[in-house]
Amino acid sequence: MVRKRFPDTHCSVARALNDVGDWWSLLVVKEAMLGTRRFVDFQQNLGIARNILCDRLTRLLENGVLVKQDVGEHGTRYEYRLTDKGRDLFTVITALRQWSDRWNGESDGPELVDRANGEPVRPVAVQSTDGRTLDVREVIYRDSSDTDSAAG
Amino acid sequence: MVRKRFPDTHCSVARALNDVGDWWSLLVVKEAMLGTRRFVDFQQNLGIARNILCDRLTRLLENGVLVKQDVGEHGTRYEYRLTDKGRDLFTVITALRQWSDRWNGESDGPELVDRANGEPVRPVAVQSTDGRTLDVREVIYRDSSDTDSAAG
DNA sequence: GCAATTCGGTTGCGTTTCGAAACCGTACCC
DNA sequence: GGGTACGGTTTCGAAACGCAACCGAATTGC
Repeated sequence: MVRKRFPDTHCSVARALNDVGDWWSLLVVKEAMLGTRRFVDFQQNLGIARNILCDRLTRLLENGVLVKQDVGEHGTRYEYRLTDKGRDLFTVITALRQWSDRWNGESDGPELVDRANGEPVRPVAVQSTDGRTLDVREVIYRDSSDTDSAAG
Repeated sequence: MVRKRFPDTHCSVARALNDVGDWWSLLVVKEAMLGTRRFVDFQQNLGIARNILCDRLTRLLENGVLVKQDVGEHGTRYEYRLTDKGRDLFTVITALRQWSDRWNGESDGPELVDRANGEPVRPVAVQSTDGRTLDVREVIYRDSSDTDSAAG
């Protein structure tokens, strides 16, 4: 049940979406960042169908975003935990969350604060080497190869 | 053909995915950031089916990510351009692109550089108020309401 | 004036994916 | 042995997807 999507594309964004581009995958990762590790907890907290959850977990394992650990406490127990690659999606998810809050109105969900001092985090932004925040019109997509200019 | 998905959810991430969460939407936005504005150009550059493109463009218009302008040069001509809301997805897309390049290997696609000086942009990151880069384990999802602790 | 072309779609139709609920197998508890 | 919790798998109807053909308006070529 593995999707073909774009098995080999020059576009980094499309390749990222191959890993986490469908509706549920990012939500599973987000849920994992909130501390959820058990199959039933993912299922209940997200309201996802069991078979779909099973498929997504399998694909996230295959893609190296999650790892599965047997914690055989009571009967069959597994934990799904984020890898470094999965934890690195924190930036993407936070950017998405902030974007939604800016343009679709604040949610009444939890607020993201710095554990060290309790202050909210900065808005995620693309920055230049000297720290300026860059708009899309202030950058250039410079071709590093001549083969495919639409690969962006 | 509008998806219901999660019409009203407390989760900001899920609400963001309602707007741009399916496979093609983010790629359409990415393509728009590369300068593409015409229906046929989106279709050819992305390799997307016409009806799917039509549906995605309509939904992106409805969600305020794109605007449609009649530029009646030759026959029926429209341009699809990013709104401020759409341009603000630059951060999300850049974070996704950098994540893919870090973990799935560099693509041979274009490189993102500062127009002002030609230098590559910084890695996108979640930062504290004093500029430290924050990992997911260095933050807390602090409930601002008591109604739904799983809304994250 | 008339055919061909371009653009922006829409329609049909077959395939893939999704989602809800029921079912399965193992391990624990008693 | 019965009951329960967990982690799936199966079944099946509904929705979404992708391809290709078609459509209507305006432009170009002659």
